[in-house]
Amino acid sequence: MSYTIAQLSKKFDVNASTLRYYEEIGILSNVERTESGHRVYSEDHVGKLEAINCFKKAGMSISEIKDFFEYEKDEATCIDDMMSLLRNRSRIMLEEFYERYESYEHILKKLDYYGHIEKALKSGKELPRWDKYDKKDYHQKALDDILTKIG
Amino acid sequence: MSYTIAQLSKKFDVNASTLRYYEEIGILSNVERTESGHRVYSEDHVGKLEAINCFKKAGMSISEIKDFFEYEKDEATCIDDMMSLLRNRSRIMLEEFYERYESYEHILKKLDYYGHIEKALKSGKELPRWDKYDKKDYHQKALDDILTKIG
DNA sequence: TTAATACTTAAAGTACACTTGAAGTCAACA
DNA sequence: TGTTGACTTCAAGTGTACTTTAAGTATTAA
Repeated sequence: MSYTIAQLSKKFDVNASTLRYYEEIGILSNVERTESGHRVYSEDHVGKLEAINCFKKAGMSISEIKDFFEYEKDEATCIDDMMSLLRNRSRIMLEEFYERYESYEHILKKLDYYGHIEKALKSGKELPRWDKYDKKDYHQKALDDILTKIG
Repeated sequence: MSYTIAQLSKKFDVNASTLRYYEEIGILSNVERTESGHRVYSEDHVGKLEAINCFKKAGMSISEIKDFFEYEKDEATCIDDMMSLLRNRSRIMLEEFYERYESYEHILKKLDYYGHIEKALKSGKELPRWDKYDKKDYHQKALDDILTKIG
């Protein structure tokens, strides 16, 4: 199956100019042309764009994604670079999971607190104090939320 | 306790100009001055910076962080906006946890695959095929890694 | 055939979150 | 008292990842 730039941009919900940009910077290469010069994409490009999306969600910059694809072209000589790129990325991802998890706990705490503020405002009762919520445990709730989503 | 701009920038490992920038855009306000015009920060500013760091890790933009602090100034009239900001943020965070988790699975798969490529290259054995790894389950390994880090 | 729509390149523009530079004032110490 | 380093403002510059514009060519439906 082959695709026009409009079809591929629709499939991946990106601007056509983004696909041209990816080609220009070298992360989406070997794009065929019709006689009149219009781009023709293949299933290989679909696979490449899926990988690009995955890497972007993994927090990789365009230049890191480019490096990965460069290493891939010559596995034999670049295997060490490839492994260190991947190990480094998985380490960073786990660190960020932890940081985001901690932030999520804080957001849950704020949601709990302002939920009670909301109720108190409506009922005219005394507003709860922020430090009262310091003693509560949002760790388990956060974990449950994430496991419900992931597990 | 009070802080000079150098002390606070060291404490939070940010550029002093970042603290001036935060003040300029209104997310780090009410900064006192010495007679000669030098900034003097208080414990309140330490708390505010901790919140800013938390919100940034939660994926909030500067303008969303600014909105939060604005709502906080007048809880009674902004409670609905506050609640919807927090609910929206927790929803986005859970979605992103899931997306990043999926990307992490892919990174693990690539690490596994290229680890075997590395071995095969050293031993001169036949290179394993990528699609062989499609059948493997990286879900449990990814979950274990994350739970070891978070749980 | 004509009009609308889709494509092309090259260059300039945008948004975000800072960061740097220039020019000057202030503080601390030998 | 001089000089070194920290601070000030205001403006301009940076890096990342696109996005838009302009001017022109190609394709498609009526």
